[in-house]
Amino acid sequence: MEARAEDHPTRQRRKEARPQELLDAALELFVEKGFAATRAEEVAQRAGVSKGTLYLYYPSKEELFKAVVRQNLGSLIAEGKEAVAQSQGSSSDLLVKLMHTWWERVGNTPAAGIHKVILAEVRNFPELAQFYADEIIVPADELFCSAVQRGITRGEFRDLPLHETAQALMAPMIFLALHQHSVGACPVQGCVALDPERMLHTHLDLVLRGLETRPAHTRDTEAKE
Amino acid sequence: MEARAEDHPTRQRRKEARPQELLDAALELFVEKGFAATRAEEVAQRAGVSKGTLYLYYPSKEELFKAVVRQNLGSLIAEGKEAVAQSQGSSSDLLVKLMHTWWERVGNTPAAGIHKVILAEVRNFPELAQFYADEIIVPADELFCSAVQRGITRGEFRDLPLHETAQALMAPMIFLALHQHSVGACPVQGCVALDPERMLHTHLDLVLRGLETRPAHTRDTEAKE
Amino acid sequence: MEARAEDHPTRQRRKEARPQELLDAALELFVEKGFAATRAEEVAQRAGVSKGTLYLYYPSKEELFKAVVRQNLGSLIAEGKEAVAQSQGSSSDLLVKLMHTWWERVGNTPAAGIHKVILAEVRNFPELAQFYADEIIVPADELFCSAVQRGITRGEFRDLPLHETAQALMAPMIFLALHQHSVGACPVQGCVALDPERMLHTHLDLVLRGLETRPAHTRDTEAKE
Amino acid sequence: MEARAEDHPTRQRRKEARPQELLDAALELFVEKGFAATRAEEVAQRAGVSKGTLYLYYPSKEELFKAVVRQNLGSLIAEGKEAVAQSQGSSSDLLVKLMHTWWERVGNTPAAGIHKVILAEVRNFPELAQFYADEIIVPADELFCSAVQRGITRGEFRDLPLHETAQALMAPMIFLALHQHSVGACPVQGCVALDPERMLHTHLDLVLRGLETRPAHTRDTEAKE
DNA sequence: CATGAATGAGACTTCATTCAT
DNA sequence: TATGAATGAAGTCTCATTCAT
Repeated sequence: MEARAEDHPTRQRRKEARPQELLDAALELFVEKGFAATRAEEVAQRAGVSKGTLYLYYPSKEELFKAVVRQNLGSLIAEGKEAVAQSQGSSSDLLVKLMHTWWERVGNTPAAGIHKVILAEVRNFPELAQFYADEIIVPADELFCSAVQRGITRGEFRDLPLHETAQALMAPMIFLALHQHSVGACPVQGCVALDPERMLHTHLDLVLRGLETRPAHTRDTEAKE
Repeated sequence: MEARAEDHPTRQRRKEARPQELLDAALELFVEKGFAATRAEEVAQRAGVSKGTLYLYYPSKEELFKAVVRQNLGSLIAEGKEAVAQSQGSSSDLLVKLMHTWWERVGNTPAAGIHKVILAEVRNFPELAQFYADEIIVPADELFCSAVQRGITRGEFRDLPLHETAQALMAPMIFLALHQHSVGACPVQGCVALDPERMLHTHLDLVLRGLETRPAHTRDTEAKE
Repeated sequence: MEARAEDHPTRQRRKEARPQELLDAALELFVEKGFAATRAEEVAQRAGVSKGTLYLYYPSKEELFKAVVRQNLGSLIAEGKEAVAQSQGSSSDLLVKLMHTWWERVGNTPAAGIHKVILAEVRNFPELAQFYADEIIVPADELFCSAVQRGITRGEFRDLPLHETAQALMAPMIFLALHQHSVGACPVQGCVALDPERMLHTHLDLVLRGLETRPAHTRDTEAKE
Repeated sequence: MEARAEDHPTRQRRKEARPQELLDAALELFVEKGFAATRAEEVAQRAGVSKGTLYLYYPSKEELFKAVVRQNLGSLIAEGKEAVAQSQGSSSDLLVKLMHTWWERVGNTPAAGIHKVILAEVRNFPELAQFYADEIIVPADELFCSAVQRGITRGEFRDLPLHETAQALMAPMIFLALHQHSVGACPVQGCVALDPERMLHTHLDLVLRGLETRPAHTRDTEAKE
């Protein structure tokens, strides 16, 4: 009835958008309630279609779930690798940049919730485990390991075990992202609300100082913000 | 007329053991499959009783879940506070001790899995959110904040924001626990298996060095191992 | 765009008919077995649908029961009030008319059985008690009281207490209805079968003569039959 | 610990009383909640014994129910017949006496509730139908028919059909008794509370005047109270 | 006899999925 | 394609009944 892209009638345009609308609705609901507690009809409603239509695009709730996971976890890492390859400055600055980017692009968006759902459901969907390992864990590990390795190679960082250091770097961020879609989304009394920016800043402050070979310099991890 | 655990007749002895048997079975299954996907009858079976018996001890699946949470997470913090109060050595050693203790007593036991379940289900159980905040998040935060504060007060640690530092200290451990009951429990190919002990060691190495005012000394966080 | 009962496609026509079909089936079964002993699936079967379909129309067995009550007992009284308002003849004739009408419209139909069910179950359904009082007891009382009052005012009836007289008038009819859906529906040997018409006739004969100020005249309460 | 009959210890004495205590408890509960909604354990509790004990005395809830019915409905009529046989006064006085007696002995006691339960459940317990007919309906009918017949024979009453007249006489009383264990036991707003004594009085006033051949004399049906 | 822990059939209800329209 | 009425498998929970103590 209004804006129509390339003279398609509204319904036509929406038809093409359906799969994405369904995936978006499903993501929201799976994150909010979990897989089992999300009803297929609710997903359809939120996407503005009927129950039957959902099954026109996805043969089962399970497949819908997998599609949501695949869509939201695919290729978020590639860009990061590019950043490592092109980086010119200090390795600390590189890590700061990587982590801020991840936070802006994933941690601080609704998509972060997908990590919560995966965490909760992988064991019920064995196929997803391999997918998650291949698409997320391994690339993310490689990315951070390469950045740490760069620092070590250039003599900026101490010679620490790579994988464990990478984990130690990422864990607080991922944990924060999980938390925000879990207890952080509940109205609880008297609980210290986490401030993501401050946490990220403190974490980097702590951990980079721990990494660096040259003791303490004044850092400003939030210079650009 | 009271405690005679040994000479009780069978029926009676079982009755006293039932709640624990049920809680154990429920913990296993909730961690493995999540709350919603765990069937009450399955819990009963694993505990070696019938469906009806479960309901003799817990009035609903939800109450069973809460009981599991309370049993596994209630009051593991108290001891930590004691440790802080009685500590005599350096604050770094205190943190090392706290974190190793947590790992031994929680992280490395089946109870760690309950954190995964809570993370996943808390939004469907508003009461649990408050319980979790009151019983776990706040006390744990207080515990670690007090240890960090001790270090700052004694001039051992830099003057960093308390809550954020506490988060940064705990997050990798909890993340590790979550991981081990999630993807870590699935048979995936080509994925770096995390070695908890090494991770913990590296994390402490990094973060304590980041915390301390006196730059880098050789630490041995794993003295006892 | 609206009422086209004839040319609707099958699905749609059924959908409109379902509630009534379910209510009819439910009435039969509730009257036959009582509320608690009637299984939801049985109702569905008798209505020719599956268990799930019942719950598409009524959210619980209890709500189905209430719907049955409301459908069968709601607003059968209004017409009676009209009859009182418009009556021109003697008050005795008015009472005769009221009672015959009730018998034809309620007592002699399956709906009469609902009184049995209410009688039996009302203490388990506190909300129903109020509904039954508001919708049935009070209006029926008012109706009969107004008819008796008319007779007294016009000097046709003795000056008897209104409510008690109304009760005395209605009780045998309702009792008869209860009986017919209870023992009266069982195959018993040697039990006097009640003939509703004769009972009604005799009851009116007795009670009207008792009511009237002018002693005994020959009455014909069954003129039309 | 106190009054002991014939030097039996308390437990012994109670043992003998058990069946009666169970029947009493069962009667109360069946009347209050109906057969299906009454739990066996509740009956046992109210009788002060354990669930298992109930089954020592009655092999099933169904048999318990039948026993309750049989116990409470057996031979309440015999005395009435005696009264008819020995009566010397007017037949109206006889009817007044019969009905007051029934009201005092049955209608106004908890036992009246059994009629409600029977009414509700006979169709689910076919064996009870015959029992009820034999023990209650037929004897009661005979009793009242004989009293009415006496009046007709002695020229006191009009020559009305016996069975129907008997029904018309009893119905309001039984209805009242049923009502008091049903809606009458619920806390409803704005509903005319029935006063049994006034109702009984009015009913008799109406119906005896309707019965009698000699028109209206001043009656005092409550002389003795 | 008495107990009450245990059982498991069975009832209510939900919801993923199908399919006639 | 899109719909939403219909289905029925499956899950939670209850409670009559049993039986070891």
